[in-house]
Amino acid sequence: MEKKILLLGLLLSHGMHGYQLNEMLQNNPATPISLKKSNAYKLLNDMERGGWVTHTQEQEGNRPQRRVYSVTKDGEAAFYRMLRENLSSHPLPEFPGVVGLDFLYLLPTKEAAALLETRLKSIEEKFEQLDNIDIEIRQSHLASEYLHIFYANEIRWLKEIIQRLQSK
Amino acid sequence: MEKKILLLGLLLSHGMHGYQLNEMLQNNPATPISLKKSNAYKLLNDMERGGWVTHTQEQEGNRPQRRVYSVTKDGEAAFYRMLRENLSSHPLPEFPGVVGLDFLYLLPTKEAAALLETRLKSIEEKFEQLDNIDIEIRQSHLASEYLHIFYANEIRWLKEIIQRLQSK
DNA sequence: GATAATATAGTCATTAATAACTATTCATTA
DNA sequence: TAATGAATAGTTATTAATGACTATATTATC
Repeated sequence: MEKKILLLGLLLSHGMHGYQLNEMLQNNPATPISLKKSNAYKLLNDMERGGWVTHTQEQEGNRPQRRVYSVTKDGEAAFYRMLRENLSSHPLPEFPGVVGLDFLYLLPTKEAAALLETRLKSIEEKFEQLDNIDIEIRQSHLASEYLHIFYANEIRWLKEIIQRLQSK
Repeated sequence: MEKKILLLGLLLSHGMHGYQLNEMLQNNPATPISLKKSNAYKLLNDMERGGWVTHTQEQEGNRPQRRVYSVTKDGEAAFYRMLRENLSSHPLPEFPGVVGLDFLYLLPTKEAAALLETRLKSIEEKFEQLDNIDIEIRQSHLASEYLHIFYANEIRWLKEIIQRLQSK
């Protein structure tokens, strides 16, 4: 459901064609869920069959035709229904990175610390990206504010775990 | 990959049959990723074909036969390989609940605040579950420590957002 | 001793999601 | 001007994941 909310929400702010949608989804470091191009096309198709979106063909210069999608009245109603449900409930987050933590104790302490140091570096890079987003944008954009705080916490916590390991 | 790490990790600590595995996965509030029974069986099958696990048939009383799975040498090696990769990299978390936050501004402020109040209640319940886990277990069990802190932060943040909305 | 609930063990049909692939156009640069 | 890489637009084959379903056995309860 969240993927549909995301697509409809983007389309409501401005009609868009596939490539633009995909750019938004892949290049925006503040996107809170993963949604790949092929799946986006499939969902758009499903929603078109369901009457939530339509498209018109457009052509720019000699480029291949593109479909510019937009949201119908029904789609807008569905969007608001799903938005309310999303906000009032508590969709479970997924933490694939936490799975390994549970088995950390199976490795030599030193090695575990070294592995987490490497992880820390990746997370710090991710944080940089979020930190570079203009603060004005971040504050008017709850997802990016959320993730900014999340990764700051993540870094703090990881450092503590590494310390704990090293002081053994 | 994380799902296989999880299954192998559980099986390494004690050989298990499907039902037990499923119980662990569904009833443990500190499980960091979702993994449903039917998928667990499929993954066990795949891993068996790949030589990572085997099973023996067992029977208790008159109950239907059960397969008790255990990890082979190859499976153990694969587990450690994947564990190292998981720990040293940074698998992206997914936040389906954050999608809606980005479109909060489309709703009347009051309604938005009310919806988030409802969400807050669910999160507080989830936190209670984690908080009730024995502290000794939590401290020797990084996933549950991680989630405990995560939800505490989550509650703090949500309350702040709600306040922000109400003071408008 | 009938009934309901729950523990047990798994399969199967369907849906969701992605990676890999196919094409064309445009901009750059060697 | 030929070659290269990036922008553009989408389809297809495959894999991953789940929900719904089928059965039986045991325990509780009325």
